[in-house]
Amino acid sequence: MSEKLIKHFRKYIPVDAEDEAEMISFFRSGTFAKKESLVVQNTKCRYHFFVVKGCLRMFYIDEKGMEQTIQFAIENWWITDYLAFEKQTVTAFEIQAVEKSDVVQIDYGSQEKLLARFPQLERYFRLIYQRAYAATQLRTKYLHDFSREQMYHHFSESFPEFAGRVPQQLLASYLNMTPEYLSEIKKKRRS
Amino acid sequence: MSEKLIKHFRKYIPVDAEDEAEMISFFRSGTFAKKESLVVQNTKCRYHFFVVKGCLRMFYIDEKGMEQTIQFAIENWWITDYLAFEKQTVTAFEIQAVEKSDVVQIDYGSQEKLLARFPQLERYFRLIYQRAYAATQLRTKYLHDFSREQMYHHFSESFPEFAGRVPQQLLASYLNMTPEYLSEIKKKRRS
DNA sequence: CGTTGGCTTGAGAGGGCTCAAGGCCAGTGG
DNA sequence: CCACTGGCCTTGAGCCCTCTCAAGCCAACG
Repeated sequence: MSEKLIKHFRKYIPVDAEDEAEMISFFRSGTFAKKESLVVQNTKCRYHFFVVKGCLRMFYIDEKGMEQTIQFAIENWWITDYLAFEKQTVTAFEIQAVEKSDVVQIDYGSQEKLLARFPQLERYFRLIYQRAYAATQLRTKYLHDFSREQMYHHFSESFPEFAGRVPQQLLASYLNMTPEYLSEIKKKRRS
Repeated sequence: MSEKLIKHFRKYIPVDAEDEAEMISFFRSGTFAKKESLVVQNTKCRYHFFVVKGCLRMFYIDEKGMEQTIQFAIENWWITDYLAFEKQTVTAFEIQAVEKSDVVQIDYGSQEKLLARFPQLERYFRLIYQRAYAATQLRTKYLHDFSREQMYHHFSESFPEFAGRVPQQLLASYLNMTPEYLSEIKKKRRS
């Protein structure tokens, strides 16, 4: 499944065919079952994950014991706790598969070596992070502009297949509202 | 003032002394007065800004005519509307000086040329964006965890000098609350 | 020394939460 | 293939956090 990753590299930078195998050797592929954890809260954050197929989510458990989802990652997205990954410290988050997911992962040391060996990948990651950061700027604007109700409608209209794919509970948590309230919102529109 | 920028580069990557002058030639330095706009809403987003001294803010005007601040940038931070900058399109945001500020700026084309000429800067920006993105992940967690009131206390305890430096109105907008409510929160703690 | 912008106060309203219960599947074991 | 069970979604009542609107106040600035 690493070929999907190389394909993704090529959307942003040129990659020599002869380098492919060596690049891939830095990564490990794996499949995770629904609800399986890739990173456990309060443990060292070793890996950076690229989703080939499926869907991951990042969440934490708050003081009331509730899971708070702060991010999803679907096909062609990278995910990790970047603060903990960069510093190689304990993470405040848990990363779990929402559905059966194919993933390519790399540990911190290997990523550093990969970037030293193939400096053109610095550009790839620079562009990936730039895009991710740009997305959060827009999201921040929405958080100011929209009520929770508008957030839900905006989200489900922007990503209709995705809204149907994840359990409502997780979506509610991602949108920072209770499942009860989400239910109420959906009901309103129905009538 | 560009030497401050080079100094910042050196926190992340090595820079040959002989390259300094050429690097600097890609940038333009400028000083902006309090409330002066660096980028105007609904115009093309040409520049990427590095704050040498002072403080900038990014905001937009909502349908009620209110300014909604979504980001501040102080010394050693980069700022722009990354979505609009990358695509060189019209921006939904305005960037303005909160106080008299010294800024180094670069337009999109020059930045591309700079990165082509000095590919090691890809690493610099990769690290900058990674750090910025990591910060937004943490911020997202706080948005789930904290009430507006807790957000204010957390912010003013984390950045005490900054909280005193910007007008309360802007801080309230950044924390996504009304100035009236911020006032009430502060009063509560006083008593 | 008058105006203006920013901070404060207070009353009333509403968005969104909590808690508790009820209903609807989907998966599991017999 | 059917009954059972557990998870998830829905409903409703009551409440609190935060907003809106409308004054009043204070300090800065011309």
